[in-house]
Amino acid sequence: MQDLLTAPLIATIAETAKATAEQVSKLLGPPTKAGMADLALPCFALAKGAGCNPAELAGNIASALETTHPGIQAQAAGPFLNITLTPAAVAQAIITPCLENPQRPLRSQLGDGKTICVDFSSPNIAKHLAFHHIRSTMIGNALAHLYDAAGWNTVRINFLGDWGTAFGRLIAGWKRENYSLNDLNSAEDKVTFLNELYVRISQAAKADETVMDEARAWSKKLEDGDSEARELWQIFKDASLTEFNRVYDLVGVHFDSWKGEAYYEDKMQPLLDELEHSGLLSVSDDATVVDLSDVGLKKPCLIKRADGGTLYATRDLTACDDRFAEFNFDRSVYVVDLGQSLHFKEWYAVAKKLGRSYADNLRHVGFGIVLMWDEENEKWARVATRNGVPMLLTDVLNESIERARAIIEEKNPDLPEAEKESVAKAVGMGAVVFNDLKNGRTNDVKFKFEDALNMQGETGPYLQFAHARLCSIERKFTDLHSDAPAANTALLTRTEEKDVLLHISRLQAALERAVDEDEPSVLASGLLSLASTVSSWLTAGNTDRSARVLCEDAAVSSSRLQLVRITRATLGEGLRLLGLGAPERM
RNA sequence: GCACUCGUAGCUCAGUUGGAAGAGCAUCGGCCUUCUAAGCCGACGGUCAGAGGUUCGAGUCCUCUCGGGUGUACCA
Repeated sequence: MQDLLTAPLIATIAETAKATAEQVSKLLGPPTKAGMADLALPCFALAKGAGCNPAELAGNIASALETTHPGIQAQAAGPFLNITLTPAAVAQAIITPCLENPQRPLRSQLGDGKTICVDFSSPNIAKHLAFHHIRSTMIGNALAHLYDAAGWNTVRINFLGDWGTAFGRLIAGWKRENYSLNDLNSAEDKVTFLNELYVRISQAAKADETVMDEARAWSKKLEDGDSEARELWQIFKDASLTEFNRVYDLVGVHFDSWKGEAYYEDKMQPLLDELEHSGLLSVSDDATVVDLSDVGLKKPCLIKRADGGTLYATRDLTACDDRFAEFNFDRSVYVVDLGQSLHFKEWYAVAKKLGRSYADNLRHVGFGIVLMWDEENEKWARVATRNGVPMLLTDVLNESIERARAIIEEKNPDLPEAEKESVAKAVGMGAVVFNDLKNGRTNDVKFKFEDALNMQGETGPYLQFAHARLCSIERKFTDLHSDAPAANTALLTRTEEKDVLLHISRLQAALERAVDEDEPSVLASGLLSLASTVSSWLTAGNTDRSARVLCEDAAVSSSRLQLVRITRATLGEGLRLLGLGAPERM
């Protein structure tokens, strides 16, 4: 969208610099130093082609621009060219397209016609969604929204961990303690019920070999398709999904496909046969592997255990074939922690060796772990567990919501009770979610309640607050000017107003880069910059009444209101893309 | 050992094919009979871990050193 501002200038610059329009448009962009200008052009590379030194070229372009484009300021600052546009020109270029489509600043067509699979969240059933699950869940959710906004056809996949030896134990425990469906259904939290059962039976199995034998026997029955075992497994799975969906509903996340590991359990044979015939398989220490030393990986990819059982990589390959057959994806991303980098490298390499056409379009979107401040040892450490139970995602979210509620009570006690509730939810969750998205995803998240729930500074609530202020102005406009004249972009003459529009114009590029790099933080930063200029703009009205949107001059006020609407829509949409709510009051 | 990853202000972090060192928090000082102060303005704070190299130009690319983190065969 920034091209709407640069396009009129490029021909003159290209001509003066004896360069192509493409070369110029790549270099012409926001200045690295904020506040210096609206657009900047480093002239080093262009100077070579033009046959003069960079400073000289910058000067030449500056004078050329000032003659061809009266009204704009172009100034050489050494080898840099700084361009300052008039507020009216910026307003005219940006506002019209935003009126046609309020979502325009956060839309792109780069993905049109393409399909993306996003594999994210993917918890293990019969266990809680722990706090650390927030990373895959919210990064994946944000990415799915971003791909949608960039035109992609998006498939959200929850690859449930719903298979494994744990279920043999669980069934053995269930039988041993003689439970019925009613016991499970009357439990306050079904996953807690199952989790505690699992802990008890695991302890019993340690002490008593016959318990272990029972667990093994049930594992075997489950694998062999025994109807009672399958029925119980289904009950456990349904119970887990009920609890998961409760949390997913709370955070506003949904999925298109829930095929988990169990779904692929009996579908791996064709792949195994293909691997067999391809001659890629070899036996190493009794395990069946694909050697990857020729692609720089010392460790082979393990396909089958010594006892013939299949492994993680085999299931991922099978699932990937299935997804390609079903969705014909152009890209498939796996939002999984960085600790599993090697695993993805390995099976991606096997896919490549098998000649899969999609092999180069698989991406491991890795992320760092969640660390908490360890007071005793005075260092950052992995999230501690209490008796084997990790810190729960809902516990953290609820605490955050409580804290948000207390702040609302203090700042805005007159809000209706029901609204306080919904605002507290949006703000409390926004604080935690944004804390997870604002930095590069490969960084570890360092979580301190005091920091994450400190709602000052670069936070979700900061964005939400800017949005709420804009909403508030919209609400009050008709009280002041019930019969206002039409908006006129020429009346948006303040620098603050221009800055807001400049930041809006830069968001599309942020969206595109966020998608290209699978990096929601790029958009998060862009939104923070926008919210910052918005806050400066609105706060300037505190001391200077003529700077307010709701000022005396009805025509000016009306024009500013139009900018408020556009900005509010953009901020709201940006928040939605990241997975945050955008309350109209707070 | 090998692989990956990181090292930028006291803390947490940005820094887009190499092109002008930034933000928030914390500290200190200002701004409310408020278009919502969850805000704004300002000050303070840097040998970009270190050393070489490539380049007109390096926080960014290459090599090495130091220091952290993670992974490394039948769990997922």
